[in-house]
Amino acid sequence: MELTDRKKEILKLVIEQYISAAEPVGSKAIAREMGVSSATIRNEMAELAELGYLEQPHTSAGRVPSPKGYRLYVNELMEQRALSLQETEEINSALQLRMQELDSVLAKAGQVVSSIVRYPAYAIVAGSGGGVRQFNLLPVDLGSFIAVVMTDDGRVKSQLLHTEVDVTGEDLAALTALLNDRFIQLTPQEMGARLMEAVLPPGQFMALSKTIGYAGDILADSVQVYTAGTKNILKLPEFRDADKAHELMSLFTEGQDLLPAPVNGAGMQVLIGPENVNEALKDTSVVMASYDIGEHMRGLIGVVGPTRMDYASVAARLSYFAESLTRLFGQHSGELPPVKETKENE
Amino acid sequence: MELTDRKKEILKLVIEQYISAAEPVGSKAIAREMGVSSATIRNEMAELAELGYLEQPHTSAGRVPSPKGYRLYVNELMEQRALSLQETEEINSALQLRMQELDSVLAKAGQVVSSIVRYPAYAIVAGSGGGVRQFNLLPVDLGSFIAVVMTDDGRVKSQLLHTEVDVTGEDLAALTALLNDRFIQLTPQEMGARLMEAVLPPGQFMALSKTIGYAGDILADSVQVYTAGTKNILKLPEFRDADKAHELMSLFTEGQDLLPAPVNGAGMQVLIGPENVNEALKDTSVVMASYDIGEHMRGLIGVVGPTRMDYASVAARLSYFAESLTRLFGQHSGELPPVKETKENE
DNA sequence: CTTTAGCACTCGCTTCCCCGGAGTGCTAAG
DNA sequence: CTTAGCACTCCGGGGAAGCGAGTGCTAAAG
Repeated sequence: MELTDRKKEILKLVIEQYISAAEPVGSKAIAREMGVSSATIRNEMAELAELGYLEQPHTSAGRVPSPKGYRLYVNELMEQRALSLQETEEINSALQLRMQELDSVLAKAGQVVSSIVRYPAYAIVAGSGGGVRQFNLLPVDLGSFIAVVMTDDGRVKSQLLHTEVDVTGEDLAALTALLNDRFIQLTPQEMGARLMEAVLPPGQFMALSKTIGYAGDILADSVQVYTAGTKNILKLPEFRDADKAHELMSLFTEGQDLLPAPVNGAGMQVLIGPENVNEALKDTSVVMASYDIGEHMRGLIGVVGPTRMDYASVAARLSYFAESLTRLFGQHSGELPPVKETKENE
Repeated sequence: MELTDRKKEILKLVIEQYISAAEPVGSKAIAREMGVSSATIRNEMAELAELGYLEQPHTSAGRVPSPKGYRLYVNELMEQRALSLQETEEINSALQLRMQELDSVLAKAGQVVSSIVRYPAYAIVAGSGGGVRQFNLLPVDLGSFIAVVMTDDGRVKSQLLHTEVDVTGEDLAALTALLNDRFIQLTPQEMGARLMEAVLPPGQFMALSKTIGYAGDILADSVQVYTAGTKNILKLPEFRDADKAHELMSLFTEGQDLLPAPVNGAGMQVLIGPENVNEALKDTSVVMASYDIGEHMRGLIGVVGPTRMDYASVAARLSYFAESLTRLFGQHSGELPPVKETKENE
């Protein structure tokens, strides 16, 4: 049972007005926009309310959109709101930063999105899992060395490790060869198992074991979450109550793994109020966009706001941003060698 | 002009009561604790107010400590409040984490402190400046390589870099030698200058230049700030006003370099309300402790709270924490070779 | 000279009430 | 189907009143 065009028009106006004013909207305001009398609008609104698209906080206040109403709006009614020149420039220049660590790009991405849309944002990268693609152990002095680990998903990490027993440069070279020969592309558990089988002099064994422990740590945090702009919620009337704000902030700082991720690879997704599984998000909405990082990883960037969030604007900005990121990572990571069979060192 | 012992006792009680209740304290409550009549206390409190140690929000409300009062309290009156067994354990176990990246230890430190004292906390490391101690370039494939940089202050960073021109393993080995010979312990500017002088085949030159750019970036962010627990302020009555909270949070997320650092190497320092230079901190207090990281760096950990913050408790926890950190870094970094003249690779 | 009891006074906070205004639903007429 | 009119509802703001915690002062007691 389709709504008439006029009902949709009214719904759209109500939502947009409510989004910008955060107060129940009355029939008069709509009537003014549409050139009919307020009574007409009242009748229409009463029907929309009966159908579940609008709600009234109490008899004789204006109407407020229901989640169902927002859903219709997001699916059919809203028009992508174009970005201002300034905004596209802001995004572009933010992405100009030298492709440093993947981490920092994503942390930055969260910040930029958040500062543009004025809602808290989060970014998630899910590595393709996988194992280590390449090891290198570098001598520093006899008691310590640098372990460099490159993973299948293209991350490079390094750390200074210490052994209680002396280890020479030759020891490390031998270990590097061993690692690249027998410890490549394994899960941490498998690496642990192979470690047990290894028979080596104590110094080498210790270095090997520390390196593998380190690699395990790296593989373990293949899912990382960056959040930004949480403080923005304090400017929203729906979070005037400090406790509400606190609850949502806790989700951002402590329950990051509870933040929603899109069900499948769908480009852009919107979760409205109660559509959220997470209890703490029941009366907030989330807009998410995903993008590719090279060929083996997928990133997600999401924005959390009140159900009254400006979907049109957020969606437009987010999708532009996600496209830019895909393009950015396409360029650089395209140069990465294919994952398989490309060990050429030692 | 010294205060009498009884006046000090009263001041102490007033402050402690105000700290825990956040409401002006009246003479009756104090009288109950001291076994004299409320009238006596009233007289004493009137004098304390006259001397500037107490203030009254308006005639006929209780008294509230003034910054001057807090100052006296911090300097003379408060007694270090012992940590509960549980708290020491919490701190110890938090520090048990494998000495991964220095960054993560400090980020963690901020979080732990913040969660213990229930105020926002921040951690700063100031590197000793210095330059790069050791370079390593590792082959990945012909178009890309890994640059590993270890700085004088003991940080190890690495990143995948791309060249548009092919670079072989031999090229990289040669460059590594060159770097460790001529680009060690320089400022980014000096490195740039030497790069200009270098005469090399294009592939090598490009790799060299990218590496140096990368090293420059690393040296540039030798001062890092980690913040944690900002949301804790939302639980405090003095930040019920969302705007106040927002302002302070902005300082934490955007104005991190404005956070106070101790004037000299003094172990523990307290800034009370207007003693803060920063406008946004004028009615908050800051407790800071510093600690050594190895022999070449110094770290700072600070807690921000309302002037009514629980100085005794925070100071005790912070100093315990700082001592633990010093001990922790002493152990590990003690094994680092002295900075000078210890290049032994190539 | 200090302490204490007593008392009048101040002042912020809460509660209650009243009222205006915005908005509604309904009815009846165009 | 639209519109004007009207009675009704209910939120929110603005006093007014009362309460209670606390003060300053005075005078008496130790």
